[in-house]
Amino acid sequence: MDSQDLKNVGLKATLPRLKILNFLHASPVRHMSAEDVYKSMLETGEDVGLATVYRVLTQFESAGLVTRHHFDEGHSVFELNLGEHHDHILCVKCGKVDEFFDPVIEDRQYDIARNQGYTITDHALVVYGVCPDCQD
Amino acid sequence: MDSQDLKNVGLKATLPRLKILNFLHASPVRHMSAEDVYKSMLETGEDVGLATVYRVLTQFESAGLVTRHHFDEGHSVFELNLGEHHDHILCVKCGKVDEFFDPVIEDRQYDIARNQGYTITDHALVVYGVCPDCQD
DNA sequence: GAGTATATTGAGAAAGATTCGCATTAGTAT
DNA sequence: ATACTAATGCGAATCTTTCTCAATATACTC
Repeated sequence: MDSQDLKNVGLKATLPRLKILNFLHASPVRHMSAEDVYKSMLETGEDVGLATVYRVLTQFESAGLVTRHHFDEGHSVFELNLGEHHDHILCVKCGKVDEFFDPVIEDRQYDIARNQGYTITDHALVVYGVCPDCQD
Repeated sequence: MDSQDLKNVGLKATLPRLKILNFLHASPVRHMSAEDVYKSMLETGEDVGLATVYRVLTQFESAGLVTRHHFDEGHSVFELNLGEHHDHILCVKCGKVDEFFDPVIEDRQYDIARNQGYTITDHALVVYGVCPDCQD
């Protein structure tokens, strides 16, 4: 939210980067595509270029400020890194995204990776289902 | 591998569909993009159109013959449904894809979905890491 | 606080992935 | 064999994302 946050992760504190970071913090929707961010910012009166949004989100990802997800859609969605790691459960009807964290699953993943000789670097778990509001 | 397989899932047994299904069965690589399938088939002397490959793979997915995955790449990869469900662990260096199945993780997922009031329909778990061959 | 070197921006072009439209061709049920 | 309908293949169109490059803004030095 302040330019020091950007400098702390090695990014120059430019106006577009500050605007985008602020926008992500202010947004009630936590998972957004680059296009979503771009359009919403224009609607809010913020003037940014689409290419810049893509670039900055990728930089934020490298810097660890956001996480990029590949849900079962044709595009990336980004999420601001606030607290700790979590996985996602999303509704196939309304598209709502909920979050969860399960230490048992986390541990098993490490065990499985180790057993197969892998050094784990990351993982993505998405559960698809019908949310309470969309049942029948 | 035979035209009855296609009819069984409600698809007309056309030559392109048979060729693609045969190709998938014969391929040593189990995870391929539409482009991969298209190019490999051309190299093998099979004559198909790219649009047809996309269409047929999508139909195969609907019919349950293949599964579509969204790994951390910009495109879909398809996998022939042979045996039972499994998850994936893939090497971030060489791109190799291994498979695993863990009943504990499966069960936990169902519990979590239920606890949040979701009716689970599917899930995707991908573990990323460095495979044994790519360790330093 | 101005001057300068350099990184960043924005607009449009370009690339990559996927789908669409439509005339031609091929399955399938008579 | 015939005719009806669905499927193919090509290129055009669409969508997402990246690239190019001239104009501009940031940060560093004095």
